[in-house]
Amino acid sequence: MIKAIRGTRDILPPSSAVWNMVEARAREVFHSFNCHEIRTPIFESTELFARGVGEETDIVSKEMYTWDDRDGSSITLRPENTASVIRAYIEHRLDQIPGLKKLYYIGPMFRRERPQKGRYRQFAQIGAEFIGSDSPVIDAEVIEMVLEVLTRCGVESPHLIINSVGCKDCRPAFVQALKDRLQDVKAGMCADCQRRADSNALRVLDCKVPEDQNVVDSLPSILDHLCQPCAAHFETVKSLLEARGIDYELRSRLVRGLDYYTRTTFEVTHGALGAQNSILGGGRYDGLAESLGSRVPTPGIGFSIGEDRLVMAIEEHVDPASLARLDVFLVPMGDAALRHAALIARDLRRGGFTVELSADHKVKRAMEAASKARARFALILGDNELTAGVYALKDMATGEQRSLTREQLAPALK
RNA sequence: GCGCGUGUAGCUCAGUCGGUAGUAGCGCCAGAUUGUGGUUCUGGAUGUCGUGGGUUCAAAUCCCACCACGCGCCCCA
Repeated sequence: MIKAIRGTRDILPPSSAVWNMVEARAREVFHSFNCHEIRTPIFESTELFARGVGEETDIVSKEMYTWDDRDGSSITLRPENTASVIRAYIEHRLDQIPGLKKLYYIGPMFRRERPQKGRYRQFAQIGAEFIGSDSPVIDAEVIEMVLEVLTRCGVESPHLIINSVGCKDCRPAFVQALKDRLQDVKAGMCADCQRRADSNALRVLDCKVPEDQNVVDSLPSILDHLCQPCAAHFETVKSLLEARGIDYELRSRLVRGLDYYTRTTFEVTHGALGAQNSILGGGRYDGLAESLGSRVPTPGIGFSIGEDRLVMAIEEHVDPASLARLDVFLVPMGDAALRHAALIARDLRRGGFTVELSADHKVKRAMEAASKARARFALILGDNELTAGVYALKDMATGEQRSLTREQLAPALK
């Protein structure tokens, strides 16, 4: 048997209804913020991600699907979408259009990681980028927008975590201070931390080994090393969130894996998702456009929701089958009734109802099918009904049945 | 990439000490019922025991490798 390749999967009904619901709600929220869709290619020049995401990140160094095209150029399936959006922004000179550019996207991304629950090699992200302003007001707007998506999708108790990782002026000094301190204390830490102390010092802050927590707590905090503009920016972001009544956890140890983040970073976690409890991540990336060739300063901030994980969280408490509604199942008896039923079906479908037409002339079979399909009503068309000009509408939940004329049908189905 | 675990019917699973694969539950099909589903009763179908190799008179069972999935690590959405 040919099977879907490792790390990929089919989204089947009824689960696909949850995906459609999530995407529909997200689009509603985005449009209400005057944020509009951008669709970029799912493969790009490898160089775009190498420069945008960062050569030293795990994503670029070992998790990309990359191959040489026939002309020798290196192509990569996108592992994330922010770099592509910024590339499109620069390529199409969107900086020449007045105002803040607010763009959202929904689509598949690809990373060659070990598959696990909530982690696939093809996964979907719903994200947005607000480009062209470094105002902290925008940070608060973006955070509010993404939380609104979660709320509108019915996600219970999302947990917002925020931090500031500084900028190119103040972060290097902090990293150096952190490394210096780690040289003194790393001997007492776990093996992973000893390795990270040299390779990726910021990651030590993320260590989850219980025995290391005392040491981790004693390490310097990025928040004490922010330059004055970064500190002021972060203070404003926090106060704007508070003014909006948005609860957050300040976690100075929240560091993100992508090189381009500056200043505000954030994450939302949700219980019951296993090790992959992060449902979305985002942050500001004020230097990214310049590193991709923009000649004008182009600050931006964005986020990306892991759609697979969001769907998983929703399915914890929503039965996917409940999202699909079948209003009426037509049960014609005989050829004449079948031909007539097709016209009734057309009427009702045009009226906005979901209608199923039985292909089986045996009433018992058709009624069984209606029941298994979880139809709200069955509409029986037989000789008696056709000659009298009425139809027998049966409520499948109560078993109650009554005779209705064609005009009375649609109102009865409401 | 690393560690641990799991893999038997469409699904959930049982399978003793290695001795012909289960009256198992749910689901599916048919009938009881020629114009009425759900409940009930009766009957029926469905297996490369994940794949390949090894040990053995004999392997779902023991051993090895591989594959897939799960949990965790790394990292991340």
